[in-house]
Amino acid sequence: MHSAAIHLLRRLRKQDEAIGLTAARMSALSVVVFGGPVTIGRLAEAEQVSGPTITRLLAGMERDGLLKRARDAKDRRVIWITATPRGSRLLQEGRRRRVAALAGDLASLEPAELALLARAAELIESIARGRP
Amino acid sequence: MHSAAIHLLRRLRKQDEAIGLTAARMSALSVVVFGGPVTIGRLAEAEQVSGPTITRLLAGMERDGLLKRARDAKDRRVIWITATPRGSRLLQEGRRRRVAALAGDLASLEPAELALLARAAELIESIARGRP
DNA sequence: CATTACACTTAGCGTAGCTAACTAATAACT
DNA sequence: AGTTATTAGTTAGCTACGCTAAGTGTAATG
Repeated sequence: MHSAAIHLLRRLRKQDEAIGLTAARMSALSVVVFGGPVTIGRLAEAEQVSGPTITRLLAGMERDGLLKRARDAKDRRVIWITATPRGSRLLQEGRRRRVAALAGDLASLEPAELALLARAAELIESIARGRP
Repeated sequence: MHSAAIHLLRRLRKQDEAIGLTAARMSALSVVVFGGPVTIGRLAEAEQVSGPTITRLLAGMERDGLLKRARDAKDRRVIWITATPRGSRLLQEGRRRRVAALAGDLASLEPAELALLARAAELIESIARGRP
């Protein structure tokens, strides 16, 4: 499973880079886009990454206009992250490209196999989070 | 699936580092240990990585005594990589630690779910290789 | 022989992960 | 009120892993 995960990511990396989205950015961006506004700390948790790492990631993405910050009005220590339209669009574009890249491969799968993969992704996700 | 792969790797990274094996090293080492002696070029292919990347990886692992090189007698351009006893032992130890780390999580899965994950790993692996 | 092809290495760059140490704002305790 | 502790994020500095371009040495080929 571990080996499969590594090899899958190495393959997808090439597609991501074509539009300037690395794997780490793609993952973080999807949390912001689909999970609504998030604080930086929560995002680090969701991504299972240290504070400094998420800071650098966000800095680059903000510089590239993918998201923006907003201080919380009540607690001025916290910062809320939201995706810009450009960020949302780029994420969708990235997903589209992946699908296109894998389309030929996935087309050769049977519906039952696709369902199996979807179910496996959920299981893996829950394992990665420590199955609370 | 992509997101799940990233999160799984980030979680396992911590276990690997506890014994000084990164994900990339673990993956390459397993090819060498289970796939017998391999040439450097074949290893780069198996790992879907560029030449320089595999060279640097091997350099570090050789320095740490995990594997050794041997020039081919007939074609002196090629180098055969084999794992040292220490390398083999460390890989096994790494796998053991992973299992231990996930044991609690996996224990809560049903046999059918485990089978599903095993099947999914095969599918993902074949997709990552481009389903020839 | 000279050239071309092949296997691997070196050099140099960018991204992503970390810990330790810092700033700034809020909360908590005399 | 005034000090102290806690919390949110950032800065500094390190390691590892991915790449391309260019270099070295060996083998194959005209």
